[in-house]
Amino acid sequence: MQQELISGLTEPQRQAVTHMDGPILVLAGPGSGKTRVITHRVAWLITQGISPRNILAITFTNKAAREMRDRVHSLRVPRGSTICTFHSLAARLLREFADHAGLPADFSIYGDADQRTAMRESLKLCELDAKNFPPAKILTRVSGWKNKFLGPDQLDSRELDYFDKVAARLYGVYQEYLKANSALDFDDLLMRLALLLRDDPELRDHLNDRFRYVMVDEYQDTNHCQYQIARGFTVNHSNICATGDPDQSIYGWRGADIGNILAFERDYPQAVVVRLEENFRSTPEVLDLADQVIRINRQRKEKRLFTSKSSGDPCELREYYDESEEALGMAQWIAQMRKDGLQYRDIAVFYRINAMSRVLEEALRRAHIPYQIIRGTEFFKRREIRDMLAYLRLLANPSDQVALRRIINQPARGIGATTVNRLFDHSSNTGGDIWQVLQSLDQVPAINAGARAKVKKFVDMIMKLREQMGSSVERVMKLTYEWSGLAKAHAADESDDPAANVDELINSAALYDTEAEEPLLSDYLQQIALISDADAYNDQAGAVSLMTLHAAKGLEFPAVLIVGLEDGLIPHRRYGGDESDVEEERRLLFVGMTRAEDRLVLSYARNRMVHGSSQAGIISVFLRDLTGLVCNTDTADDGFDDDDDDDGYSQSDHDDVLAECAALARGQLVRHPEFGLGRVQRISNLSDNPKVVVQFNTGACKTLYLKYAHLERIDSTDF
DNA sequence: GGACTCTTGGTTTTT
DNA sequence: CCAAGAGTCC
Repeated sequence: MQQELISGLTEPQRQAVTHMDGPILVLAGPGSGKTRVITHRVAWLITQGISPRNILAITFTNKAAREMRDRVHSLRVPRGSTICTFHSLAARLLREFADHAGLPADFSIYGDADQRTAMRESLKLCELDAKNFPPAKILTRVSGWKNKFLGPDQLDSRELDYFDKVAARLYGVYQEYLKANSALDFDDLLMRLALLLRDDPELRDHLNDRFRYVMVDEYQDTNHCQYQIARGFTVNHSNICATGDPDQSIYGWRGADIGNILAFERDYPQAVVVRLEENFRSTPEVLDLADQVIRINRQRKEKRLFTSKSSGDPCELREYYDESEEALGMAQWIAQMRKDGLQYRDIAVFYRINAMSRVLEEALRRAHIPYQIIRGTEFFKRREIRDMLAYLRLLANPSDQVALRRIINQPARGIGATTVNRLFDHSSNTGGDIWQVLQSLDQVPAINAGARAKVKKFVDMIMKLREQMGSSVERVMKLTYEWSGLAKAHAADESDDPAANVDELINSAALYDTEAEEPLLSDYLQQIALISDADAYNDQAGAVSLMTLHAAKGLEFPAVLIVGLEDGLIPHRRYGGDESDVEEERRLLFVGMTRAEDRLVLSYARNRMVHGSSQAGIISVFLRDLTGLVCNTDTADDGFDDDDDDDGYSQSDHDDVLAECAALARGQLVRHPEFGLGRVQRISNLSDNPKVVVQFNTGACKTLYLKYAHLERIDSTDF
């Protein structure tokens, strides 16, 4: 068994797997088998007689955790080790030790949308305008403070500018609001656990004793809280194995500190450092190109990536006229990959921002190419799903006002804004819990008899549901759907079938019931709250995968296309323009490129729609002066329908076209045999099969291939 | 009190 | 161009 575990590993991998006590840093390049090292290490420790209960592996996403658990299980060692993310670990421990932390055990977890609602409410309480103080921006500040363990009253107002002073005030109100709701946001989860480890030595010792071997993956992306948590877990034994790659640190913007990994050896002077530099994933061509991109960076530990994989196709760069042609080009490229023998699941397309997925999606649909967009949280943003979850949250945590506000009149049951406000006003005036107010409506004089009856009915319904909470999550959910009236409301809605989505949610609950050791509504909700985009990736689906560069981390595909390599997109335009920010963008591209096993294609468009209007773009600075990149400035021209005119183009007399093109300038008056007089707006794609955009007098604006548009040039002297 | 239209404003990236 | 919030009409 032990032999099996280490046979087939390279020497450095074996070293990392079998190292027993003391700190160890695994500096792992992309595709170097890092995941394998961790899974084998977990299994190895178990074969060395360590109880699985004493092993903790912390991953970056739930998906990574799930995969890792599966792989460890497949190594046929006893189960029971803890493999999860920082956030779910924190949530679990804070529930388990709620009394230590001074928390109710049934707290809600507020994600994105809930945080914004809570901040919006806080703004109202302070009588501030959301326009001057955008909730999202305030929340970013708050997040930064929490990451530094700074509470609202620990901020020195003398050091804050006006905006931050207001933000600091809102921070306090926001925290009060969360507290009244028995809710924690993402940052609270980490901060509370970190503080607990710092301030509760007894509990810290207990946890050090429980988790005697700790592994932290993606250490380069830990923020200060996560760093402190990792330290707190290992103060007594220093059995920490951190793995990561400074070149793949891409979350600086949300507090990740690349310094944590760079300073590991200083924090743990006895640390053994293992370097995994052999790449088992990519061809030399891909690796070489990626290295050309990353080696410009200054804040890094130099690595020599190498591979023994044999030479493959050169990497390719494609230029397109605009984003729809780029999308068309993508579809054609995928078709070509299929002809070359790849499956759809072998192919991935990456982009910098989510907004770019729309055009791509459309092109794939038209070309009948199956695809999956990796946006795990999208499903949970749907109105009907959020409504359902709000009901469940209210069942689990009666103090959850955000949930209550959402569904007290959803579906409409005659409880309007006025009534709701009166109820909440009464609750804040008397300082009582909102749910207590609802249960003793007679105490609220401002509510009239009609409203009272309606609210009473609602409260009774919730109480009846609460009685059912002992049964499976699936059953609670089904009952909620019926009794709340949502099912009835959805049945009438034939437009976008919300009932089907709720069915899907119910299925997920059923799956949870069967998989969880001890199904619990609050635990189910916690899982949902901590779900991430990357979690949606299904490697079994026979579909092309579309995702952001960030979501691509940790994955690999035989063929990869990265689109939108334009200045302003990669690197993304942003205020400041700090040197380190640009380096992070470079790392992001590096991460994307190194996902590719055999084929890597990069593309950019010279025009792109932004806010509904077309803007000119130029190639990314990151791609200038690269060697070994084959440039191909073909636009999409055949294979699929390009909405108008695309027949009969012959490859000959190319030069004539070019000459003709040169004679045309922007603003040139032309005559078209069919459309009449018009003016040239744009000429594109000079190198091959040029196109012109002509604004005709009829009002129509057409994009025409110069080759067969038969435009007649008209000089003003003709008039 | 509730549903609908209109305007506004906003774009990285996410646990 | 799209989503969310706010005003407006019934």
